[in-house]
Amino acid sequence: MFSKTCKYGIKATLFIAQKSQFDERVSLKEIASAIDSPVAFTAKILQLLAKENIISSRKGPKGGFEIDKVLLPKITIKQVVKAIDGDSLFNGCALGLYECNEKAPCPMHDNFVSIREQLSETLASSNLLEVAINLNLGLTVLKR
Amino acid sequence: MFSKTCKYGIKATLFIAQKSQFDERVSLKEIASAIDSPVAFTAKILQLLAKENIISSRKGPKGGFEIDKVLLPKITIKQVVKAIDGDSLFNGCALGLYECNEKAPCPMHDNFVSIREQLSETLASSNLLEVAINLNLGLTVLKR
DNA sequence: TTAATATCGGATAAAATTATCCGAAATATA
DNA sequence: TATATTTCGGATAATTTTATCCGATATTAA
Ligand code: SF4
Ligand code: SF4
Repeated sequence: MFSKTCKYGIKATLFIAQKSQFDERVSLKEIASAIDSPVAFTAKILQLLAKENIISSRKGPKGGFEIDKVLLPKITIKQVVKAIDGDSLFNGCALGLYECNEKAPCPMHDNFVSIREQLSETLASSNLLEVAINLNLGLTVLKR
Repeated sequence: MFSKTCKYGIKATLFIAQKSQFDERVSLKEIASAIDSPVAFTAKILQLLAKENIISSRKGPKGGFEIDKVLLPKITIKQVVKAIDGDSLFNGCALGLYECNEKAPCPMHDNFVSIREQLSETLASSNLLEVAINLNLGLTVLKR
């Protein structure tokens, strides 16, 4: 469903969100350790997310990553997914066919449309604050 | 959603199904040409599908691939997907988290469960005959 | 101003996926 | 039986994805 890169991205974002609730900035090392991901690869992902203005970064001592507390309830999981995996998950024929006849779609078409709408809606209506709060209950879920 | 390999596999299977309706056996070349896929790579996929008893193959002149006409309404798209991509699409946390707390799931959990059930159900209730018949209306869909 | 810290950004490398090549094996038919 | 045809199966190659390395840049604090 989502690429490995995207899953790291989601987990990292959720971890940062958790800390940002309490105005704590976290370093690359802390993040990678918390979500059990390769440090340097995680750095690339965080860089991308920072460029997309989903997280903000700061160099130097006491630096690290954070998310503006005010934005926590405004940033959705869908934004993270789109930033990393693009929106190919939501476009085109799920079966990989071409130029399907809209007037005589295959028996699965309507179901696929509905499934993707649900997925899109689920991701779009889940903000970082809401998800992070619920994950507080069991922090270990981010780690293997 | 599905790997490239899996999409080739689905398209190839549907093309064979279309021909098998009329007891026509098709060759590797015909298939690859019809679905616009790399010949040798398609051969590997067909080999796998044959091993999984989804299609049957025959060597030599007049050889090729076919599907027992009687089985056309019994073979589902889900069987094809599982043969090629396995069932990772249906298992584990969609976000890639670990050991989620079943009693206090994240806000997306129930939605993900529902989405995957729908997907699974859609694929499992679509048989080759039904889909192939509908695709007869616009054969070009298999090709770019 | 200097030194220490932490992300940035470009170059590589490893691993997984996708794609190609070619001889072997099986089959039809002449 | 001999030959042409077609899939099988193993080795190899190209591409994409995932992962690592390291010097440059920015920031903090002494
Ligand atoms: S009708 Fe079926 S094959 Fe065509 S785009 Fe929709 S899902 Fe794909
Ligand atoms: S609760 Fe959320 S995070 Fe946990 S398994 Fe379900 S979807 Fe994944």
